[in-house]
Amino acid sequence: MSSHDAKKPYPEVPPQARFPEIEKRVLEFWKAEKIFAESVAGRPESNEYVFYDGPPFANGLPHYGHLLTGYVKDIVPRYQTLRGRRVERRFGWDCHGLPAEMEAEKKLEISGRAKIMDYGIDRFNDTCRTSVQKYTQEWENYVTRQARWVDFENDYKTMDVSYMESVMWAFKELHRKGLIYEGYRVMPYSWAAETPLSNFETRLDDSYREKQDPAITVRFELEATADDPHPLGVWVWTTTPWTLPSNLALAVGPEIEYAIYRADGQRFVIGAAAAEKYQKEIGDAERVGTLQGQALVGRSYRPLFPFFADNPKSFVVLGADFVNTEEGTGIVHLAPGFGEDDMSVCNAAEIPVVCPVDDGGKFTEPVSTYVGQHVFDANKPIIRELKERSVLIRHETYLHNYPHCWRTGTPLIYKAMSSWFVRVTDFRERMVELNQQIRWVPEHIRDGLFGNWLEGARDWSISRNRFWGAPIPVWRSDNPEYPRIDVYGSIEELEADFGVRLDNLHRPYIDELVRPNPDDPSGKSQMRRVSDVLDCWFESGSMPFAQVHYPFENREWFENHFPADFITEYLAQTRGWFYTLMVLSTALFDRPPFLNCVCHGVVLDETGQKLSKRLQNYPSPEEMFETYGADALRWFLVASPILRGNDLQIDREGHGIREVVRLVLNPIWNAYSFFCLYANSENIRATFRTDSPHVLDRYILSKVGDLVQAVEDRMEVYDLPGVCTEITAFVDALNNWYIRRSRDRFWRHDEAEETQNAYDTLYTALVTLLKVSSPFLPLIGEEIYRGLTDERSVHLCEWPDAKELPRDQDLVTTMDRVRDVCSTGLAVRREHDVRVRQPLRKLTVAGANLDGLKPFLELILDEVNVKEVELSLDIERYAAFKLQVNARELGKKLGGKMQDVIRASKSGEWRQLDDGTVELAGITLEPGEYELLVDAKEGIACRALGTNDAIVILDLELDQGLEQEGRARDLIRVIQQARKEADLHVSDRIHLVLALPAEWKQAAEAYRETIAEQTLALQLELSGDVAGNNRFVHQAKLGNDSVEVGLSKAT
RNA sequence: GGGCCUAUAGCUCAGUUGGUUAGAGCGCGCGCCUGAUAAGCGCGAGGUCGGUAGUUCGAGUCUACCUAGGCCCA
Repeated sequence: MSSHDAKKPYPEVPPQARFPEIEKRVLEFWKAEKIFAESVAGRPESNEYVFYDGPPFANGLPHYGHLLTGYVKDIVPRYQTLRGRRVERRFGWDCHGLPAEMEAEKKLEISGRAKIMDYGIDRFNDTCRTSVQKYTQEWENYVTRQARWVDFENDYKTMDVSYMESVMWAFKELHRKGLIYEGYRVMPYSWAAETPLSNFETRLDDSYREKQDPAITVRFELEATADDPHPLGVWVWTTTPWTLPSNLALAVGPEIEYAIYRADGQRFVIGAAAAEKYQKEIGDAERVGTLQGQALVGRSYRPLFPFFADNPKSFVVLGADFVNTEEGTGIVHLAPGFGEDDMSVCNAAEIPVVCPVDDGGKFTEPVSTYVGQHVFDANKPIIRELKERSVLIRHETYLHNYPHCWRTGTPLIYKAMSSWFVRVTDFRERMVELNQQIRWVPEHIRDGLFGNWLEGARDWSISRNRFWGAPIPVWRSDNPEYPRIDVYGSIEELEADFGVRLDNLHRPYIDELVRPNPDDPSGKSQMRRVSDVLDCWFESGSMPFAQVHYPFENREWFENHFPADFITEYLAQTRGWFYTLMVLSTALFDRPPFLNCVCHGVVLDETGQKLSKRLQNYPSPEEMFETYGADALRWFLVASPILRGNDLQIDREGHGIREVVRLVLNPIWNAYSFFCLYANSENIRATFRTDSPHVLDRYILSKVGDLVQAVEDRMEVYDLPGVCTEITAFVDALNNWYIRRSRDRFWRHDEAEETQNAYDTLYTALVTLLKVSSPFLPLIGEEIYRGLTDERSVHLCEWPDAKELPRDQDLVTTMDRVRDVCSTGLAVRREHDVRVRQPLRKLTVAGANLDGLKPFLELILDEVNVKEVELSLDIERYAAFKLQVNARELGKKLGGKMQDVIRASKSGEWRQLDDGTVELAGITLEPGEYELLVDAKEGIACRALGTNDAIVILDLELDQGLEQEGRARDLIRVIQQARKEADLHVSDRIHLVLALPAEWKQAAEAYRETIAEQTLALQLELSGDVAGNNRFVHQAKLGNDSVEVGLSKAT
């Protein structure tokens, strides 16, 4: 861009900016000049900061959650870039898995595994590939518009062959380490998606939802024994009636007490503690005995359904520790095909598992009565059948939290399946150890949410019985008589055995690799790939190495870019990406995968509900971009508690975002526009300088230094909201103190050097503010920075050095004191109902440590509207002293006497000695161990400073001159109001006629010139017809008096 | 039932290693404009920090229990 020559003016900056328009211009500039690429390339490769971008599912559009994550993912790298580090930002796309398959099923209008096979896996997968590419452009648009710098050109996709080969390598590596096994396990199963889910997929988002289920109590009949020759029923409670046809055993708690009841010659058993709940059903049955659960263990019973009557070792009562009487009857039915506990107990009893439910959740043979019915639909007829057979004791409904499929929203079932597992339990202690090396924000995640999760980690089911994913690279003999398993870790290994070099590792192509089983002398059996694909979370967890095709390429790169310095996602990824990164990183490399992790919360609507397209309970991001801009949205999100792990509520109209414009963007813009307006009108160019001797300049430069340091400190611990707090505090000091109090310095023509100092300092403060805040306001910051300087981009800058700024802590303290004096003076005015327009004769500050105020008396005078400011040591005239002991110091020394000291200091029972010590409660306090505070006396117009070591006294007595001046100012204000109401331009000249009571008229006469000058009146008449000559008439009350203003525009 | 988080002004949130009188923004009340900014500025009112018990000379801060809400799990 063009550079300013010495006389070139600053931009003409409108006082009101249209931020969205500015933003679009800046975005175009970045694009045209490739600023992002330059910001990366300009930093040395030897000083890298490693950032991993978590791959989003590439389907569906970004929402506020993504935008927030994106802002954080942008701010930290921008900051590190300013600090001189090279931060590469490759964008990643998570392409595989159920989301894409569901989309494809919807598009092709087919559903279920069988239909997909019929349609053809190759065509189906092609559709998946297309569907994940559908949204990439829109993602890119959003990400670009939010001013997030990302390398899209050099992105990675989990479906790339190189990525998939690295995943294959990881699988083989785990297998080599003995960390992979195939098992038959009961797993959460989505019958709608026709696939098992991993234990953490059931824990994402709102997968636990309320579900109403039947809860029934049924009666089983125990077989008679020699010891107990009479029929004995047991009452069993279940919320899954559909599992009863597959019942193979019952379980009791061996230590639990059970009660026996008798009625009509029949006996039944129920947990003693559960009897109360069943009073109605027990009726007037008589309790005839008690027994321990142990006594029931080993007894046989009659199967409720006939389907598996011949199953070996089945239909016996087993003992199990997990049984309790809190819910149900204390007797549990076991269907090992459909419950994890059920299976482990039945396994121990060597009962073979049965699982008569197909992939779609429908009954199969031999459950002939219900074949083809979905298990949930079968609940009702099963209950009906049980009722007809009179074994149903009770039928009720039960509302509980039940896991649902995170993709299809349908309730899951638990079902026994064969699956491949990562033996996470083998190395979870190591994960817990490595986790200690990670800085989590908020801190408690480390040993709380994430740490606890690691400690309870279970083996990870990584196979999915699906189509669109990285295939499990395991080939198995199709004849169990000649068992053999081959695991492959690269395309080359496949080529070596199968003689084919694949350039697409997806199904069905990889399934076509078949070869004779080398271990089969008959040569008939074949090695075939197991049909499953990998859980897509395995792939996202592989991102650190798979994105660069490690270990096939980039070995050195990977060594230098692992672990990451920083990642961020929302809180729930402790069960998702953060976790799978940790698992694979520990198992493969024995290192933590990242060193700093920010967990942010969830964006909710104003009532705390989740954002929902259907409810339209949130403002659309595009609309926010258009109305307030991306920087306002960025600040709104990032300054909020959401980055401390809490939730953030966003209102439908986006008021919070508008507030950011008001409170953050406008003030910064106004400072900029002030600077440009007057620098141009004075024909001044400013330079970066930190050596102005003026006290206000040194004050603000010191504040700038504090700001730089504070932002560094906050960023060091990834406290982004804290940075926002620092910046707003600084902007307030800059605008509402420094500029306001320095105003006349900017147009003093008599002292060129002094004026230049003021401009240079303001320039230096602004430029530094912009550098420091540029990660948080990248677009607006860029516009202003480029307007002020000759440089191309604020994002190519070096971070300012706090040490180069004059850091005068005393001055900052003194200035705070000056502000305190002014505030207190204004507060005294208010207390006594004296308007600021009324000049007062004198303001006195009485107290200690006042010398520092001397250079600021003019300033105080102006700010509080007094004629004179006096500093006085004579405090006792206006205030009493009270003693404040330095508790922090003395507490350690005095211990138990401390309270006596405090009591004495409060009641005033102390005295100061000439040597500077204070005596009270039998103790002597050295100087430094106490402070003397002032307590303003009653009946005087005074008030103590916030620091309590001085008081401000106002002389409220008015003489005629002061009163008249006050009245004159009141009149000016009324006239200005009239001008405004008459809709005059600020530069319009007027003719004025005033109709005033006597006292006001005197004041007006005395200050006639001032009034005329201030209100641009060419003529001022103090008597006459106010309304004459078509004058605009304005009436006002001043105290109890009425005044009338008549004005007309002078031509 | 267990784990984690949260509870501070009407609302949204800060609050450093325990220290006497707990802060900010919004909202509210009052006041201030014509040499940047009314989409602005100043001043003020308003909380005893969810409850109880404890540790301590001293607790918003530490401990235990309880209550309410959120998240996660059983």
